[in-house]
Amino acid sequence: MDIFTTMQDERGRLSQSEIRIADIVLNDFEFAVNASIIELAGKADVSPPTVTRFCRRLGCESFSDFKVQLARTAYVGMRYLKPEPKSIAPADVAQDIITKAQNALFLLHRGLDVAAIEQAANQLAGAEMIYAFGSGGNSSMIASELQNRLFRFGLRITSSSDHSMQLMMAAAAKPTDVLIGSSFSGRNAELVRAFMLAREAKVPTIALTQSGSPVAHAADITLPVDLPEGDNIYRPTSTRIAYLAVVDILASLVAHRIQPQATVILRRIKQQLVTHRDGDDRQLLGD
Amino acid sequence: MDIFTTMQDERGRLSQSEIRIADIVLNDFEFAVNASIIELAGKADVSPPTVTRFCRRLGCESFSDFKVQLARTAYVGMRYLKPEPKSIAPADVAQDIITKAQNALFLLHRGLDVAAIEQAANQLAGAEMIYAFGSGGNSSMIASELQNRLFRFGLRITSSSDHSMQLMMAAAAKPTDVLIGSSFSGRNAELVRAFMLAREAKVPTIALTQSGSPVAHAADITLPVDLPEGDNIYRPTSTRIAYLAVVDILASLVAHRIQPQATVILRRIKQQLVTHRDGDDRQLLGD
DNA sequence: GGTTCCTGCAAATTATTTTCTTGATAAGTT
DNA sequence: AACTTATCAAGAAAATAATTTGCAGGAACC
Repeated sequence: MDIFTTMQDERGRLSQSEIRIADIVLNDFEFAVNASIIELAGKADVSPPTVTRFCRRLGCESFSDFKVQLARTAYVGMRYLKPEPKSIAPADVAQDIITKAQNALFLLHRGLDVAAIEQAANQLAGAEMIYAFGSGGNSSMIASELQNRLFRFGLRITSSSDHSMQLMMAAAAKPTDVLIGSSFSGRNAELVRAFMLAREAKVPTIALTQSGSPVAHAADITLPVDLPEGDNIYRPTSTRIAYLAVVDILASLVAHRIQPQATVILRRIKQQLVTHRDGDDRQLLGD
Repeated sequence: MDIFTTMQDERGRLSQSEIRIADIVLNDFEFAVNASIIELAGKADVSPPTVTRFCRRLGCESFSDFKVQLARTAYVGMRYLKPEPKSIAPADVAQDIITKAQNALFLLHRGLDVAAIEQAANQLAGAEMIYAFGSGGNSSMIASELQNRLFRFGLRITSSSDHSMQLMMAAAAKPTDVLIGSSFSGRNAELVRAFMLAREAKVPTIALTQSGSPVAHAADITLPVDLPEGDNIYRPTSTRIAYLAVVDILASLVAHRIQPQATVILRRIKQQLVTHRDGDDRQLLGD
């Protein structure tokens, strides 16, 4: 687990002096990674030994080990603590977007429910037919993405972003099928309805959504993606990147579960694309 | 600039001993961040002062500064140097995917042509009509994504993944329009043809693709995305995440350029979604 | 042959950790 | 209620370890 989380988790069990140290590190990370133990101790109004003890308590070998741990987690996973005022210079915009995207991945990874995702992969790998649902720009893309990834392994899958179709498909599905749906907000009422229908018919359901949301409650397995989106209404992308990563993990696990079959089919698809293009077979599958 | 790049760039100008140090750091990063200067010097068969000088030459304050810089860049941007043999345990698969995705973003950022992207944003913001093209799973998603993002700002845009449609649209476009196309491989011959057509008609063209590729050559502005995909044919996702980030940057820049108009329209779209859902207006735009 | 640059040694400096001690707080005991 | 004892936090000082500086020898390159 990373040092920031540890610091926040342990905060309650720390002494006064140690809390002062923790706060300085949390608030002025740049200072903390560059400071010597004496400087840090000075700023926190404690003695150097107290800093050493603080580091030990957090599970580090020594003060320098602490700094390394700190620096290691800081490149990502840190900036969300302080939403800095950014300029609109293109380089800053780019930097900001990249950082936020990396953060989203970092947070996703931290909150990932590996057991649930494995269970979901097992179910998908064994499904007779898969229905992937999602609506509204973002989630519909995730649904197509699921189709795009899974059909390549020889699985039978269809995706739909159309509420009426989703309901009809959910009604038509059998207990040997699987229904997987995505909703960034977790409040897509129509998707909830489709899940309900599936549940009545004992069709297993998987949701990619915010945990605790209506959609999450309606599904058998939830793959939670809980990210603070911030309030920048221009940019849903970092969340989407996290969803894509989940799909990627899911697809990889499914692929491992149906290995031989998948490899053969992939090779066939690739062959098709290569001969169709210009023979450079190191190129990506599907442009 | 990050320390790894600096190390690789400077390698030619380093002395024998310094190269030995650099190689050890590059090959056994874990050792390097945890080692003391004496241990590192010992392993490289040099004296501690040489290590200090090495750090200074690389632009660091001191050895510990060097270690911090190292640890900082290491979380991402490092592992692509050693493609470690990964297990298929779900947690490892997840870890691997997340890391690769973060790396892709890191590399993208490093290779980003900010001037080109700004120029592209200016052109898109001023276009009378935008045509977004891309085919084959990955790029077609990028094309829809462009549409999904830009229409919200009140821009006129359509996307197509259909070669014949692309050609007809390119033929119908005017010099006041903009054609933007994506190709992961850079070898989508049909897209090249569409670009050619556009060029004849003096329609500005923008390409998201590998630099130096046929598609790149055919476009007026290239937004290069050059990533080593590795040879895992199962997973195109990390590249796609990089492309999405480019779209995100592009869309953000466009938004800033047409600010007032965009804000009004976004608010309207959001209002629509909120009343349609359940009144929690902190939810994302478009599920 | 001179110059430049690399390099290691030893000394000096600086940083970090250990040890020891004090003081505070809380629980138990008379 | 007052006193003892235990426990723990935290600093001072000492010890240790790590890092840097200054200097000088030596190699390589004009």
